[in-house]
Amino acid sequence: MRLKSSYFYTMKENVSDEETVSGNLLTRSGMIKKSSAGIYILLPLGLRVIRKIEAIIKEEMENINCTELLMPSLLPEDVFIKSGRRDNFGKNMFALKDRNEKSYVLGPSHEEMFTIAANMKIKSYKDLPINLYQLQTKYRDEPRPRFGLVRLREFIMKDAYSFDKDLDGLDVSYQNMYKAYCNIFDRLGLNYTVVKADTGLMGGFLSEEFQALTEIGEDLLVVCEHCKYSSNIEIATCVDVAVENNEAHKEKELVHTPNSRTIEEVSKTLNEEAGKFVKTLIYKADNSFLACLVRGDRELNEVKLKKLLNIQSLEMASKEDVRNITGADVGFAGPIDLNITVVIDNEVTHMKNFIVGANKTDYHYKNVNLSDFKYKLAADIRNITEADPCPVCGKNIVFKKGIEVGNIFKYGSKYSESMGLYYADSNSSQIPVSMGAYGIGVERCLAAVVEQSNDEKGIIWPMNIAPFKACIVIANTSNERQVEVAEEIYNKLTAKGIDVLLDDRDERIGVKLNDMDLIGIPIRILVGKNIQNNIVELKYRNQKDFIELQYPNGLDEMNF
RNA sequence: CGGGGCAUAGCGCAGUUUGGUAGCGCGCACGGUUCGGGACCGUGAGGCCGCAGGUUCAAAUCCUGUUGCCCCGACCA
Repeated sequence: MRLKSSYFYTMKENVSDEETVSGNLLTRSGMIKKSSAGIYILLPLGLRVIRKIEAIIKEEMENINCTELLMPSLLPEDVFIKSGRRDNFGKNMFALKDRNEKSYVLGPSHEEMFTIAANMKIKSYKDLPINLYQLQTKYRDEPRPRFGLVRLREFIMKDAYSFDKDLDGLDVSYQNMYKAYCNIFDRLGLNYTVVKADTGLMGGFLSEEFQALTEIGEDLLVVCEHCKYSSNIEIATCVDVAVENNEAHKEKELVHTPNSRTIEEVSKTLNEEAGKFVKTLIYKADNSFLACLVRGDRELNEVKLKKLLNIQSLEMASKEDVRNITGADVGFAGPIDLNITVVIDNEVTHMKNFIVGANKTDYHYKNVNLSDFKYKLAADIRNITEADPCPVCGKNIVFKKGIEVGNIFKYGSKYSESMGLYYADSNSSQIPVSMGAYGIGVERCLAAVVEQSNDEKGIIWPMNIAPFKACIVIANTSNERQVEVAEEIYNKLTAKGIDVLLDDRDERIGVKLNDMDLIGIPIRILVGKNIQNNIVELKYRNQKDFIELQYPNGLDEMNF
């Protein structure tokens, strides 16, 4: 591509509606442009990167015999009603009606559609296994799109689905996909880790996430560097061992704690550490209320709670509900004489003489013990902390932040049963197909790469996905010899099939070099003054110094 | 959905407190001087001050409503 006659622009300053490094660099380098919240234009340069990522994905999919097809974006709402997911997605689905008032949605995910497609082919065990995928635009009306290309409302997803006879078959497909995913993210040049995760909205019984490690990551990952345990915090298990505690059992005592609603406030009022408190969180779980107890300085883990009690919808109770249930203002709830279901965190069972709300405005109880109230069960319902031991080996864990760039699921028969995808085995029995699903967020990969690979000058693309592998900069376009040589190099490399950019703009050299640094082209060939001595200058974006190359021989020997 | 912030030229911002007819830098156009790391001088184009109402002789500025964008949170008990 010749820059002079192409769509290309850069910006010197950061834009105000992007907060992240990647959002800003991609915007400033003219690769993307925000259209509305969570929706972007992919400009020519940005699209080239997207296409390269897609090409890598396609190769790796073909390598494991996964076949591409393309689903529509506009889907009849009925299929989601049939699978039972219409309500799960709720407001996250963009919904619309056609002229005849028939309801459609913009596909947020395509399990149902792939199940329908699979049903056309799969009749017998002889038709299995089968793997299908697509690269297609997904629509999700996220409550809060953010972080540039990280959380989008319209985005390209590679979604693949495996269809097997049984769980053993599924396991083979799953492992193949796992390896393909590692290949893909390796080739993209991402620094990532794989963690166990909640199956969430998609359902099923196993999910692992490929997490690109960056500070702007929205997911908190729990990693043990001793035994390789790694998990999304949402399902990281807390192991609470009873600690030696010789404290004498004391009698509970009502204490006055005016205007002390939060743990922070009460701990100040009573001059006690947060760890001495047990907080009581009132939830509305489906259609009943629930009180959950965790230590004052801990966070409740809603994913664990939902799983534990098989809850569909879980939200904090309203102020009014809390008042009705506890008889006190928000901030003074406690488990004593509370007549709703009480669930306590395992850790609380090891505590003695702790402090809880008194269900009376401006009062707490201190020296409370388990025998002072009733509870339905004790379980692991809190978030793990960095001070907790690894649940597998007991050693130290660390937290990391990640962007979820890929996710793989074992569904089993969840969708095949709801969508009626059965095959005949050798006895002609109808057996539900075992399914797996495998997603990659294409724009997210791009954002994650930029987050991980940049400097004060701009983006540093890995060779595999750079919009161009090399750029040729003409130092002075009014020098005929420089132009001539640059053209020769450009034509030669182009003829070899190498993506190369020719900066033939009539700009000062500084402008051109800075632009090339900003857009992050890995290899730069500068044709300038030294061409008098048949020398061109070669510089790698990720290195500091340039190399003098003899022209033309030095270039001909280079590998791109 | 709750809280906060912002909206003025393509981009970044000032002007709003105290109402008087719009400004700076970058970018863009033209001319000149420059020309190996974002040049300099001069001239110039470009804005319904997010949108809709209202107050006023007069509104970017005050009032009401609305939309969009960003951030924080989705909690605290």
